[in-house]
Amino acid sequence: VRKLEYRVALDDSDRGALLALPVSIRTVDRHQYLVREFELASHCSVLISGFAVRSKVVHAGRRQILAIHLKGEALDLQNSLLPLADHSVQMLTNGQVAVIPAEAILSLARDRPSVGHAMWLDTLIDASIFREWIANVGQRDARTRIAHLLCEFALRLKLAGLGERTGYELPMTQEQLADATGMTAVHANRTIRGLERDGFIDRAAPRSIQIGDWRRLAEVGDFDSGYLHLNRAEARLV
Amino acid sequence: VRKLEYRVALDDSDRGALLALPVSIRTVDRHQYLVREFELASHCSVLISGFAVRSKVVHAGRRQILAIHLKGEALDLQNSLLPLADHSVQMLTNGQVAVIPAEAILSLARDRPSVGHAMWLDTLIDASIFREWIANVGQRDARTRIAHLLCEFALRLKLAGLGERTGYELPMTQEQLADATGMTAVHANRTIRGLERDGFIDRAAPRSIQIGDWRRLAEVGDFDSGYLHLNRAEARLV
DNA sequence: CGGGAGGTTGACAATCGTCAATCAGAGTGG
DNA sequence: CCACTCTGATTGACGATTGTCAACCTCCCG
Repeated sequence: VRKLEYRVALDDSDRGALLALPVSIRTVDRHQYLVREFELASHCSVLISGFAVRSKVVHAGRRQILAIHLKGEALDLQNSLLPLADHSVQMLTNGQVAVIPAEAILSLARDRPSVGHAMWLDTLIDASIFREWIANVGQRDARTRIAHLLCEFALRLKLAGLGERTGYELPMTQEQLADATGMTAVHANRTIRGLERDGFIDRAAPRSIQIGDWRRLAEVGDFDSGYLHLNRAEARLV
Repeated sequence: VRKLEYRVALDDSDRGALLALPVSIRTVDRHQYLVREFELASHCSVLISGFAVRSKVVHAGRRQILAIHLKGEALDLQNSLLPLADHSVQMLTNGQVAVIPAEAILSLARDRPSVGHAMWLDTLIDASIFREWIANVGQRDARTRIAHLLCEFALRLKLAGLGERTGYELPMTQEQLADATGMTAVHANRTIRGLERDGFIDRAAPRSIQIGDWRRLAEVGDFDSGYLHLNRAEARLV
């Protein structure tokens, strides 16, 4: 499972060091917090199965979802260097995570330049996705925001083997979708229904997204996959 | 100048390696692009003087400012590992940058774990600020967004020796402020005037921000400096 | 069969964007 | 020194988007 850690960077046999990491596998329930904002965090987690989100709450009581994580992704690499958590990490569904002490991550990065390299790259891609999300919630209207997120899901779920570009099971409720796109659940619902009404998506059930014409959805969602920085193998797959 | 590179991490005398980097100092004009979205980038830049912004344009023609950089900050460390630029970097004022080949950065990070460490940390803090900005443009109303940004400026300009927490010269036009907070220039103006009218800030000139009561501005801006991950020395300074 | 979470819809209100006009100040050429 | 021009700031009127409140529905699960 931890193989995915270094999927992009070319590593020799310091895979051994990775596999020798002192991990503990935890089974975690839906809604359970792995890290809480403002708390000290001394561990990093890698998602083995299920879905997780990273979020912040603002003073007005509203919540912003910052990232949605699929199996195989590192959830909080930043805790290896930043002791104070600036956001929460929470499970969206039941699942399993591999918990690794921050010091172990750190010393591994220090002793194995290639691994440090791979983790830095992971952080850089994470940051690129954050940037796209800033643009998404900052400048696009509701329909474009939702369509953009649906496109991102299509590619990432496909890469994780959890769906196809032409359709997938949405791992989130509409309220969570709204929190991710900076709107209210009511408006998210209206927007989704609007996309359905105008033929951009089909939904057999509320959570089942079918994409008839990918190009058309990508266009209305102003979606360009560049910010995901897919490597050649990944780009071929989607 | 490049000392600021490793301000947070404890480095021994691989400062020598840093100083031996093949840099070329460029004088750049206001509005000049250092990197353009969708282009290949083979260099990284560190800002020596002046201000710079990172931005994306969306299909509707609107622009989102993703980050504002002060002297001493690295502008695009991501180009060392991600060849395709996912956003543009542009000067806000005249200034100087140190341009460094991406391979030099990479091999330095590989050969000097402490330096690699410091650059990873820089990326992690960058990402933390991006997350806060997602929450800012996603969940807060116009007044809160502007006040939040003004608070962030107060601390960061103070740390860079360019202002005080009680007042500073705003390095941006209102249109740029609007692009950073996801609103229109007209609305940004109204919001700033509103903050002034209600006594949160004073402005002798349009760009001169005076903060009478920091606590009050921080409260209306829902500002908590945690996301900047200031170290002890920095926290003492502000 | 009851309860609860999530989805859907309508009516209405608040926030924010658009369009357009005006104003102030800096720089420039004559 | 003075028009001239350009950028940026400011304001009003109006319209579009989005939020709020509230009701109801559907489906799953114990």
